[in-house]
Amino acid sequence: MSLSSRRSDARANRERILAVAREALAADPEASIHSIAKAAGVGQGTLYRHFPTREALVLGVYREGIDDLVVLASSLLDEHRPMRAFRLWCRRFGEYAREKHGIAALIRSAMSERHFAETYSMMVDAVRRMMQACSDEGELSDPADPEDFLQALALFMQLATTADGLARSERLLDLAFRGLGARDGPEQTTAYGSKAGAPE
Amino acid sequence: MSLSSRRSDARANRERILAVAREALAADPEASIHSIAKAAGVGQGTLYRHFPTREALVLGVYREGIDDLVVLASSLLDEHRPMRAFRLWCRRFGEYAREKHGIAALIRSAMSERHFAETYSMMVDAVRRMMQACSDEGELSDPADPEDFLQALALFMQLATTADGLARSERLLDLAFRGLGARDGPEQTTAYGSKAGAPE
DNA sequence: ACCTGAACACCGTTCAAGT
DNA sequence: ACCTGAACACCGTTCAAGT
Repeated sequence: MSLSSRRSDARANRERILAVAREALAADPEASIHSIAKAAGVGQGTLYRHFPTREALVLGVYREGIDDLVVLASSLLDEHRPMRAFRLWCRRFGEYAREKHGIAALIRSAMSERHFAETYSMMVDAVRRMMQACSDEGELSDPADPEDFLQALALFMQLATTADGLARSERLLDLAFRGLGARDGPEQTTAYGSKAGAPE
Repeated sequence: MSLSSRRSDARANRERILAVAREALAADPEASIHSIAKAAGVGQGTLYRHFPTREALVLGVYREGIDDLVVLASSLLDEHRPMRAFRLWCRRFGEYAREKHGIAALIRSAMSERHFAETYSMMVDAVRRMMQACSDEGELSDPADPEDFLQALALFMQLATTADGLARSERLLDLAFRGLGARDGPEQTTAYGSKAGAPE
């Protein structure tokens, strides 16, 4: 029993570290490992046992939200015309990136990270599905590589730390959509009962 | 005379620091201040006397090249059709960014830096002039804010550290140009004798 | 006036020592 | 097996002391 209680302690430590890190990184994306370990009430060694590198910790913190985004892509595609779904998803992604400051840089670096490869490829697939749906519906005449577009999104979001930057990132997103040859679906179609105004 | 020789020594120090930093930062964009000071044969304090912060040093190193880019915009506009000039300039900017790794991040942060404000606004103006010329010639149907576009350029160039990233940054640049509604000028016009193939 | 370089307050990461 | 926290090798920056 001592073994399993040890292990459950370790498990609890891991969860506590994640919870503390989630909060600390939201408050300050450059919060130090020392401060996170201290706030979690563990030694730095313990933190490193669970997350062998700073990036691994950040990954652990953001993975959940990113998985949510992948799921969101599907449900938006079910509920809206493809282009509207795609745009809403990008907006949601932007909001998430603004909360969790580090995510944009993370997605950039995560491209090559082993441990994040699966989650990353699921994101790329989500973008691919949305883009494909838009193409199929003739709402997008000039599709690009989904991974390219995801990377562009992540880059734009690096700007969204200030109010000005946020506005700029949205304008650049519009520019990118124009680059894709996006034609917003026939909003006058009342079939979906969308008022086209208030999103969410 | 001791005063002026002091000052000329200081001046020489400054130049030497810049020269060494230029090389060191090209080799490793994260080269430390300590190592640069040592390589320049001065104490850290001396380096800090001339460049009160790391960013100031990086700024000093890159300013010359950036000024060159501003001048280049004008000469390209003289020699080529506007859209061709614009595209060539972006390519040249990309090459410069690949040599001097730090420049993309710099342009992002320099937006708000007092000491860089003048150089930065000259860059924005260069982009504005090229965009305007394209518009005037009907080669660009959907112009964007020049500063937005410059920031997008700087972001894309953050990708260009690897061969794959470079290719991606070029695809994203194409995407952005499509977003601007870029129509490449009538290349069949032989008036300029361009073979449209090999650039440079 | 200008320079030096030890020193400071950090950082991410490691590892001997404990339980 | 898991944890602790001092210690290491850095970093950018400062500042008393020299000339």
